[in-house]
Amino acid sequence: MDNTKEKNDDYKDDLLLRMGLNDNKAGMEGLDKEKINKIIMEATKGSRFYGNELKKEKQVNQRIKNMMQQKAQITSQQLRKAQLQVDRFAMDLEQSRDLNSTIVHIDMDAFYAAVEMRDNPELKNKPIAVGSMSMLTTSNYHARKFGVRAAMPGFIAKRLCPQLIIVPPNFDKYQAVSKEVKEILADYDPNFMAMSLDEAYLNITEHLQERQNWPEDKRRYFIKTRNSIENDKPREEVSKLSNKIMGQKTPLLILDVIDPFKLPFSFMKSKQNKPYFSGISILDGLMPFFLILNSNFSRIEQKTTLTASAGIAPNTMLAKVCSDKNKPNGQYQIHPNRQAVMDFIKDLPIRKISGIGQVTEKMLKALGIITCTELYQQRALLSLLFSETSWHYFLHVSLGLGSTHLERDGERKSMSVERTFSEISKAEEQYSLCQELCSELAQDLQKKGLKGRTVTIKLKNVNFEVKTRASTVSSVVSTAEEIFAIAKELLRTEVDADFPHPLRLRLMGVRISSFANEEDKKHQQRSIIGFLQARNQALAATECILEKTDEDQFTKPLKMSHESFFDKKRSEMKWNHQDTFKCETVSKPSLHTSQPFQVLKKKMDENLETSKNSDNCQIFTCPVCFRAQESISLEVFNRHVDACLGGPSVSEDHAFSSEVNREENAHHSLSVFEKQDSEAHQKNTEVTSVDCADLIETVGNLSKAESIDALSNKHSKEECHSLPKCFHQSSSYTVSLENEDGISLSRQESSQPSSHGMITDQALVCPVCNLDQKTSDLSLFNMHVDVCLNKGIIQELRKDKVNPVNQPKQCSTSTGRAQKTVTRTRRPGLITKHSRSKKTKPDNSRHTLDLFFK
DNA sequence: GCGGATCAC
DNA sequence: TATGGTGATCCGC
Repeated sequence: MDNTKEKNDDYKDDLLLRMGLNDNKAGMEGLDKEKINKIIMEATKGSRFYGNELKKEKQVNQRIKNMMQQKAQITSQQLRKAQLQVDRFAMDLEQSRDLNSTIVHIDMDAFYAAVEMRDNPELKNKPIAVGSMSMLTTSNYHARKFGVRAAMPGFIAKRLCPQLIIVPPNFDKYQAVSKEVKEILADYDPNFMAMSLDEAYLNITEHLQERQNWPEDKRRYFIKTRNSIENDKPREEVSKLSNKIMGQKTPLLILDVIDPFKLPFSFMKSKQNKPYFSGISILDGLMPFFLILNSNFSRIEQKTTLTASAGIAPNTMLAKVCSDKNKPNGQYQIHPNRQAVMDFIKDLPIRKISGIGQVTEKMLKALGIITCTELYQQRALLSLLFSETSWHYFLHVSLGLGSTHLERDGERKSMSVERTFSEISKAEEQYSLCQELCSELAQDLQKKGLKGRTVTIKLKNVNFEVKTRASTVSSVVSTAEEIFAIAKELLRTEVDADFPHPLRLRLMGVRISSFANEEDKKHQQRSIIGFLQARNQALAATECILEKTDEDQFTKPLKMSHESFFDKKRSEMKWNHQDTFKCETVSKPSLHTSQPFQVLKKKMDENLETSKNSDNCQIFTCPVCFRAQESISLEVFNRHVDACLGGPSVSEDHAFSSEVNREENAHHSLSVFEKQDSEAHQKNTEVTSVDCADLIETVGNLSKAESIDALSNKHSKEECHSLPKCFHQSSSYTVSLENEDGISLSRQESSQPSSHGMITDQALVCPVCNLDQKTSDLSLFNMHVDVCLNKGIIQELRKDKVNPVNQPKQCSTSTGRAQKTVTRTRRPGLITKHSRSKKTKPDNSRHTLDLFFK
């Protein structure tokens, strides 16, 4: 026992020494792993959080159990077949291996904590963490000896290390420092990819090539330190120093930047067997990497007095792993040859790879897979147990393959705000909180000029069980009021579902997604009168964009087989995007009926039934001419609307014949449109006529509610290209129905982006939930109806399931390993887009086994 | 399109 | 006393 302890201490000391943290008596401090775990368990056991963690663990175990059952059913024949298939694929991958890029992953060491220590000397040599008693985002290396880690609650950290100093975060400051670092990185790769405030990928392939032609002078990068300024002999200083360090006459050009105060420290570390500041690499002919990387460090350190670690490898996946290898203030390089890559990968634990997290690790471990070698050995089995996306990814990893170029920022797909708080169970408070979140979100959206169609709320109860509820509306929203109108209903559904028990919440979030793409935005801004000219511009712009697009992107799919999995994923993403683009701007649109309107139609039909039964005369307002239509049935009213739609102009104040049938309407409208079109825009006649015919024909086959929806959708989605001009002249329409019960169905849609603010004096009572909406804003009211209708569907659907309220609920909390930054995330080494090949390729037997993921 | 789950930072 | 916030993706429905 004592022996073991001694050994541990030895090991620990060695570790601390290598970490460069063995200052004074620090090495005697800290805790061993066992003790750390014990303290953590004591602090966490019995908590609601822990309860939920256990529950999640059970679920994962069940998944593993299912997987093992699947595995047991696999025959050796199946396995052989899979082996052949996988090996064919692996061979292709091998042939397309690209070792020509040099990717660097830079990772600042304990960034936030380092910044705080730099700015407050009192914190130096003390265990500190950045965060709060509830949650820490970073700890310094001193604190890590006690087991204090990012993503750990501060109060537990305090138990591990009572003398721990917790500093509240100062993101503005970190941002500023990060900016300084990024300025340096840009010198080496102007297109570097920042992953967060403290992490970035650089592709220095080009830089290295250019650099070879640089004169020695340019490769040196002298910074005047206090010392060198006093002496005014920087070169001499540097020369002396470097000679001292290397113990030999080393050419000065190895040092791009020299900070006399930093180098000795670095050198000492290299003596600890860290291949980091190795003069050896120069002799090995690895000078370029050495040069670049050390200059980066030095420059970063010089400018910010903070240290970074780096990984250098032929692809992002490997570079990322490398940067962690000699942390802190160290670097590691994988030489660009296959053997070096495979040697590195060989014993690498899969958990080290970005994209393989706690759960995947556990599942793979159940299959006896811990290292990358084992991952490769089990490739056939994995192809039978996991989805195509997954096993492709695993295969890439096990071959040491990754992305060889850095993807530029894609478009944002969602934006959200969420907040944790001490329990809130009063519904009123929950609503007002929701409203606040919506306001915040709206502000963020406004800053970025974004509008979206899907609003999602996220709720976490006091037992840490999470659920999300989403609703997609037919047109984009962005204001606080609009978002809240939707979020409120989603929340209401959940509140009602648990009634009379209150929702006991500890977190609430609001997210918006399904953003309008660039084309949508352009068209939203377009005036109705000028829509045809604008269309020409859009087409021209399309051509322009397509021309401007990097030729590479278009040749890529042709040489796809030579790309890595990651590159392929990216290409697919680009091409998917282009497909969409083409589809929405060039090809003929397909007509979909949005959910709200489907239900609206249903409601209308129900009302129709009622009216038929009661045999009462109804008053309908035509959505096109806005005139009240007294009819005995909706059918008559339908004919009116159809006629109206086919008429020359909405604004024209004349009645339409209800006798006109739909076909005639189609022709009528077409001819009118053609006429107007040819008068105003002769060049466009051909195209628009075709589109128009298509539209009218489709509309003719629908009932009126659908017709309106079709038009509405077409209006917004297809940017009005194909609409008869008469329709465009109306900026809004209203559908309203009333029956003898006083149920009114009223709906107004606007083609203008800012329908918000449209005021009515009527009391707006939602036809679905029957509640007075207490708003005179039609736009908000519409939103409410949309959501209410959606809610109806959801509730309808839920009836079929086992009552989820009384069931143990599904849950999930994000307990990510590291929590350093609060920024955009991207994973260069991971799947970036849902696999399209899955859909295009015919299903094969293997896919049936993907079920296990359930 | 929705909801749960996983992952990264 | 006390276990985060933002964004992305995948999978099964």
